[in-house]
Amino acid sequence: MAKSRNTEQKIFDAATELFLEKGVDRTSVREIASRAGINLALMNYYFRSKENLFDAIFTALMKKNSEELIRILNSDLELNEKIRQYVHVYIDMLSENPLLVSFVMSILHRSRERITEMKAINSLYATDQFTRQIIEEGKKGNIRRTDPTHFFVDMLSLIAFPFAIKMLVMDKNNITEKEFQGFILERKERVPEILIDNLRPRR
Amino acid sequence: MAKSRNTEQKIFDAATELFLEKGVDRTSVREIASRAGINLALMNYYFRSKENLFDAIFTALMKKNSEELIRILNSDLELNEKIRQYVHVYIDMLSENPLLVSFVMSILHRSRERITEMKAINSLYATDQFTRQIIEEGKKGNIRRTDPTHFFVDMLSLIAFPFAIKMLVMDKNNITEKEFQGFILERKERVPEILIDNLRPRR
DNA sequence: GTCTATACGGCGATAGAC
DNA sequence: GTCTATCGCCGTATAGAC
Repeated sequence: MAKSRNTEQKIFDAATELFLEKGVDRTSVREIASRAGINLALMNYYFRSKENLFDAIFTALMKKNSEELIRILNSDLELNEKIRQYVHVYIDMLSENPLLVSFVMSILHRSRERITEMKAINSLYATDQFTRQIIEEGKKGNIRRTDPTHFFVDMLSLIAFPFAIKMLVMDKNNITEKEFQGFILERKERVPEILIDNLRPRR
Repeated sequence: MAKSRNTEQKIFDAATELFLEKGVDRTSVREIASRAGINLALMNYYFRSKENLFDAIFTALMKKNSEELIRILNSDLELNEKIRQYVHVYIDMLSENPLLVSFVMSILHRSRERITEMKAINSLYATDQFTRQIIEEGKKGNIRRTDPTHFFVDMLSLIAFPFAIKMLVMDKNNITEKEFQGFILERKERVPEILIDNLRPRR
């Protein structure tokens, strides 16, 4: 029993590393077994298939990383402060897992039919309370009336997309990994500024 | 000779469709041959390998879609007008090829080491003239001084990322394909507004 | 140029022995 | 639980008929 948990975990960990590094499709189950130091057949004993293993990993990654973001979004923080915290925490999270974005996006492309079915991915987009807050603030005249869907998409775009084109940005601006980290750090201030600016009521 | 061009083109077209739909790794060469209505061996006669075929397709897609964008970026249009045109043309282009974004991003994830070597991808990020223009306008005081790299990344993010999360947006807001088209259409006005707003000089 | 036929090693998955 | 052995499919390659 102790040993089985251990084996399962070793497979899980090895697969997580490889999926994030090389993508799911370019990782073979033999490679996973090899890195985990176990036999190929054990792969299928613990997780029925590669696809199943992937689902388990994806669900765990989403759960682990989305809980704090959801908490912030559903909190009763004042709007501008909520935006600042959300952007900060999200960018910090992606900085620590820079491969997460392209991983998630490849998933979105992989299975275009059954996205709602993947409950894990719902956690990325739980905006009911946030939507209400934006509409209400608009009615009060505290902010410019704006479309909450657009606003949330703007926010996600400015946060996540730079990680997806990380290598392009590094190559084209001739900067190192460390300098890219600095670039991303600057965005923790810049992105909330853009978003809040855009909400400011007009003359 | 006439027939050969035709066969080569049929392979090319079938592969393009499948690569965009399902991704390169999940498309088998037998499937390409089948959709093209030709024999598997012809695949290898015209393009030496699947990777070779992919390179040809990717280069053609980039060339076809990036020329007008580069032309706009390097034109001597006034800055705000240049931003508006760039966003309009880019969003129109992606609307016509909604799978292009996730395709390109999967490529960026596929081969993280040697992106600069893929000349095709350079066309996505040719900003020398644009960068100079932003710096110069900043010096003149026409716009707030801003970092051109951040600004270009902001612009790309707001344009492209919504297409990458298209299915998520549709599912979560419970809208149809057609309504998503409308949502994207609204962004052709919204995105330039955000960007230009952010450039406006402060008090 | 186009096709049939066939072969190679690697893949995901599994049956069955221990 | 863990292993060996095997299956059918994959990308790639080639030999040879028309």
